[in-house]
Amino acid sequence: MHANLFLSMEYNFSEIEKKWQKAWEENGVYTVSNESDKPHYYVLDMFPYPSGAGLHVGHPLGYIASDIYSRYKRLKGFNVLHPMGFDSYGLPAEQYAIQTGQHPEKTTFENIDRYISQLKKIGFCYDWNREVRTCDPKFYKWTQWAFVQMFNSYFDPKTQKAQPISKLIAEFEANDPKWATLSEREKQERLMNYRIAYLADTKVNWCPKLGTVLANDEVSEGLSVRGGYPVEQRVMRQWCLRVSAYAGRLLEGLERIDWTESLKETQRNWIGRSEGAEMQFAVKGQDAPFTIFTTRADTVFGVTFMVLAPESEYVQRVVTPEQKAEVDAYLARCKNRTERERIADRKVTGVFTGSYAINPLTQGEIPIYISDYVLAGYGTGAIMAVPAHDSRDYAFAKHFNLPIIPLIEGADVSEESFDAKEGKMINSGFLNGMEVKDAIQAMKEYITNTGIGRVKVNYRLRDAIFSRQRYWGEPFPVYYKDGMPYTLPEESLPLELPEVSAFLPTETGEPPLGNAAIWAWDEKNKKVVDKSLIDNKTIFPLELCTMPGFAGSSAYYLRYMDPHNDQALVDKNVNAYWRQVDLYLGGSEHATGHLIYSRFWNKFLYDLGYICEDEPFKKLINQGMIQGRSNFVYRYIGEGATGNLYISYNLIENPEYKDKVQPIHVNVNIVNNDVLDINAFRAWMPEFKNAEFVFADGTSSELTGYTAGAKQYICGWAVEKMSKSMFNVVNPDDVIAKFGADTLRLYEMFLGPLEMSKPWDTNGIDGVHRFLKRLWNMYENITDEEPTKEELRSLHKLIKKITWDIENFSFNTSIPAFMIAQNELSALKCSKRAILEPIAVLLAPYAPHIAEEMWHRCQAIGKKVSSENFIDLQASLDEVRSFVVNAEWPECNEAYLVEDTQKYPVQFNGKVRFTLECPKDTPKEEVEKLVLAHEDTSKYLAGNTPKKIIVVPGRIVNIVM
RNA sequence: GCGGCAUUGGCGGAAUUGGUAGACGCGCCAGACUUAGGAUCUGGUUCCGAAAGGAGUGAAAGUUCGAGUCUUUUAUGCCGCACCA
Repeated sequence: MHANLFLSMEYNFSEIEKKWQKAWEENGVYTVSNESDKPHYYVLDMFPYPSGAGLHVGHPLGYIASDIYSRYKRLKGFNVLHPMGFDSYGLPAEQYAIQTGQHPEKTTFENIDRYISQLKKIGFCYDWNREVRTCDPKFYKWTQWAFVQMFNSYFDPKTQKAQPISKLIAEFEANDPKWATLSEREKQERLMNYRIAYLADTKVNWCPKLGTVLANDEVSEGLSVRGGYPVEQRVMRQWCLRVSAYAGRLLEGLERIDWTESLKETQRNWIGRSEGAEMQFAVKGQDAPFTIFTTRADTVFGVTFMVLAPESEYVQRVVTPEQKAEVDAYLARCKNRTERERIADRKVTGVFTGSYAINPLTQGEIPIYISDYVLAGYGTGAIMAVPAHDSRDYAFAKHFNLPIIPLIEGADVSEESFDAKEGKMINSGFLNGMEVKDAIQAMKEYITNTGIGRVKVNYRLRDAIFSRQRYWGEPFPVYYKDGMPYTLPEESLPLELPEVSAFLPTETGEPPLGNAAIWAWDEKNKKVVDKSLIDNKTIFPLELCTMPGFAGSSAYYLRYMDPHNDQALVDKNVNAYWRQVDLYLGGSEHATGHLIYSRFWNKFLYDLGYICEDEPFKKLINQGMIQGRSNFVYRYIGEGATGNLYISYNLIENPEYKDKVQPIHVNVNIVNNDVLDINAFRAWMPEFKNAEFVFADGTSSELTGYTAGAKQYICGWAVEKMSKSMFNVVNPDDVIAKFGADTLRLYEMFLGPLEMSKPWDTNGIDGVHRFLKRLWNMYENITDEEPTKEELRSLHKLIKKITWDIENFSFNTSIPAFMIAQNELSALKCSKRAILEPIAVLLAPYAPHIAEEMWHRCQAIGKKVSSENFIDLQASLDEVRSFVVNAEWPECNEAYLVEDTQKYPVQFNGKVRFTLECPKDTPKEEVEKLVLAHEDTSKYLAGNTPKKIIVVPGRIVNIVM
């Protein structure tokens, strides 16, 4: 007996899905070529970190949307690149390794395998030949390569471009006589100030007990979140990337990309451009002035004190011997606080340095203070304080009893500062009478002309710290000679992650790579050798830090274009074909991290001429989060409670139970339509084994001796994050087993608009599953009859709708459109190939498996294959060697949509009273006459004469009385 | 504090250029079939009202013949940023 496809009309989704997934794979249907006459289109999903928990039903949302779009583009005749890979370096695997001793690679690969099998079941059109993993040496070779390029480059402010560092060296040699006199080390130190990847001393949260650096959100109130150990601020030499150099271009580039306004705004805020002025303030009794940055140059006449950041290099210069002890005490206090704590604590603190600055305009002497409300990392780390017009300065002035001089007419500064940039200037010398806006401009000109300062643009964006004291990341291709870093030659890449005896920091506090025995660089033989051989002559120590998570994800989209190329990150011609990602889909949580870093990385590679586009992601869409929908049972905790009795949700407001129940999360997988599966609940956990219930009807299981049956226990519910601890995680594998991948795909889209966050509620899934079944039934006896006008109208309405929906990423509205078409056509008892075949193509992006099956049924009819022949699966495949995947998207013929008549809703004073049907293209005047002649019109006019009759052709009639 | 997004039946949501608010689905109600069912099919389902009719898209105001949609104010929720000079 052959595998019987077409005789049984039951919708056997698991057979259908398995069959076509296999057929697609065997025929390489999703393999994408870099050479094609077709127009190119690149659809990318943000690649996942393969966590140990596997995919839940929220993860594939964006993947399904991008898959629909990819399949649509393909049907429209594009060569579509749609790859998938794994962001596979990261902390969870390392943490797990520390706990269990298992190598992170092992667990990572296991997790990836699980992800792949889960993803494959959903039927995505990924070209798996192009899969990348960031932890694969073949991949991270190019991460390391990019780092070396950054090390060997500097940012030229004149051209606003990265340039080879050799150019800078040549410039030094030509123009700076001192250069030649410098030692090799001194030269290297000087170059370090320019390199795009550079070493710098940075402040980090150091936890001595854990022997590691912690991120800000891993620290709470001076203690590590994990373990609760003390955390101190420590200066460490770390690799940094000069992202800030690109601030201007990163900001400007936003104008040219099609991202949501909210995302662009987030990036603008993050980059934080502010236009202001740098000004010199002389210090009384000293030669050297110091420089401050201000956006309110117009307020110089109101400066009553100066403030330095505690870390400012000016501090030691201006502190007087009398004040030294007090200043040192204050600095010590600041040092032990994390940046976050300083921000969180809004108490005014500060200390007087003992010195005075001279106001360059009034020549008045003003005291210089130190306070941690001024940040070292922004501007120059020093400010002029104008308490009348800045709330932070105001608070400080009040606290230390410093004068407050109002500079704007009518501004009341007795209670708070006047921060708005509006009004007329007073107390401001030559600025008096000007509007603030003009005063800022006038002052900028003044300071430029007099040379006491200059106009300056400042950015908030900081350089990225690029070192991590971790094991599971890309090693830096760097070794140290005389304390200075040198990069490995390009041909020696990748520098592979070594084996270590332990994944923890060493006893001396070195990063985990300090545990590697074979971790030294033999410069002569260009290979990694045993650490014991280090002689600092030809064999040198290698860098012990690894790169952070964003390293591997910053250019992966380029690698997909040419994933097996071992000569280049991406071949120039290949890059010139695909150019950039046309559509990028992912979560908004990456708005400031990944999406800034990869734009930076891309611009850098663009500057060096390796790639042809300045921006990586042309269009970007954020999919919303899928939230969980939790269920609760209510344990009775009132008088006489046994801790064993659960009250049905509909009763908990009754006086006897009100405030006497405790909600407990219950596994959503043993709840159906909010009705608890009693037996499953009793079996779920030992503590519920003897659970008794008060059911929805008020009867109690104790009394009835109930075990399972018709009585219902109703659960409460709430929308919460989808997480294990809430017992509301739904696994796509389970959904697929029960309903099939096509139903899952459809339902995910049906839930709501792509960009919105929305709760997952498995309850509604029956609806779309039923729809697929009904549609499926229409493909039983397909005929070649001529379709009727009505059938064609249904079809073309659908074509128009689905096309519009996909072009506008409105996937949720497509499912109802399919349902409506199915309803209409099944009412017409339509079984015609001319209708059903295009519908299969329309459905293919959304539900590819069932669509493929439907399409082949139609094809078989068309080819007049005898029924004996196409009963056999393989025979039918051999016979019809094409797939719906490669079909052609149907065109909407507007002619079919034209109706003969026009229905006009007729409003009286804006309220619809009846509808009038008249022939299409009835002239306005005629419609008006028809309405007035209508039998009901006089009733609604109620004796009034119409003041005005509005007829919008093809739309509506409104009679104003 | 700043910025962004949202708010429509019992629930998810639809309404694409301002033109019949509540499509479609879930749930619920009634019926049919089947003697259990969480199967299938048919009809109903915004609210108030027996009906006629009235009210209605978080709230208030405005523009308009006409507002869920545009404008202003405001409330609530979610997300992001935050002593940025």
